[in-house]
Amino acid sequence: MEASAAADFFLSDDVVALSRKLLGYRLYTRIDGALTGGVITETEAYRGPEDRACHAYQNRRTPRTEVMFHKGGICYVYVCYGMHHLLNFVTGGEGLPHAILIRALAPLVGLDTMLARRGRTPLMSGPARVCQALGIDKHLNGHPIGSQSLWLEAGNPQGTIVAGPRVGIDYAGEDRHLPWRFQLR
DNA sequence: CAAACGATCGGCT
DNA sequence: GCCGATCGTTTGC
Repeated sequence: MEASAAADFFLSDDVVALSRKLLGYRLYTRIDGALTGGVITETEAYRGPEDRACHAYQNRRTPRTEVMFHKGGICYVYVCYGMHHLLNFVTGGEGLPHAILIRALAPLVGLDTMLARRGRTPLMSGPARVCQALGIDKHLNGHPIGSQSLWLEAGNPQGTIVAGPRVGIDYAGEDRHLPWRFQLR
């Protein structure tokens, strides 16, 4: 997916629908010359101002959340628990801080590279594992989706889509029950 | 400046 | 199922 196409796709203000639609897409990176990629099999939607689980809840704007307020079609990468990188796709128009967390991929290419980066534990099931396998870190924060380093290809999801509550957001009050986690099974 | 807190993972019981 | 690792980010004094 080219940058312009990615921009159109991610410009919708319905981040929940987009999270579901993203399942089955293929995500690739070429980092340090190594091609890696897989099919997106799990996502979560974070719906900006009104979502207590979202970093940009109530339009909270900090150096970290700044890129979430940019126009959709770029990456939001941040560090979690001091040691893990997590990848999101920013969606929505300028000023609307929505994002989609990429939680899991099914491996496609670059198995050797991903194994070398990850060791032999599960390759890409878990948002930090996805980033480690694909070589993603903060240097891709704010980076366009659709570049030499990171791009998408459209694909149709195979299997059934299961929706459920999001992971690790018990602090979000009632919003923790929202079924905004989508998995391909 | 100090302190608390994670959109997690891996190891162990 | 539980627990510790580990540090960037945020907030409060």
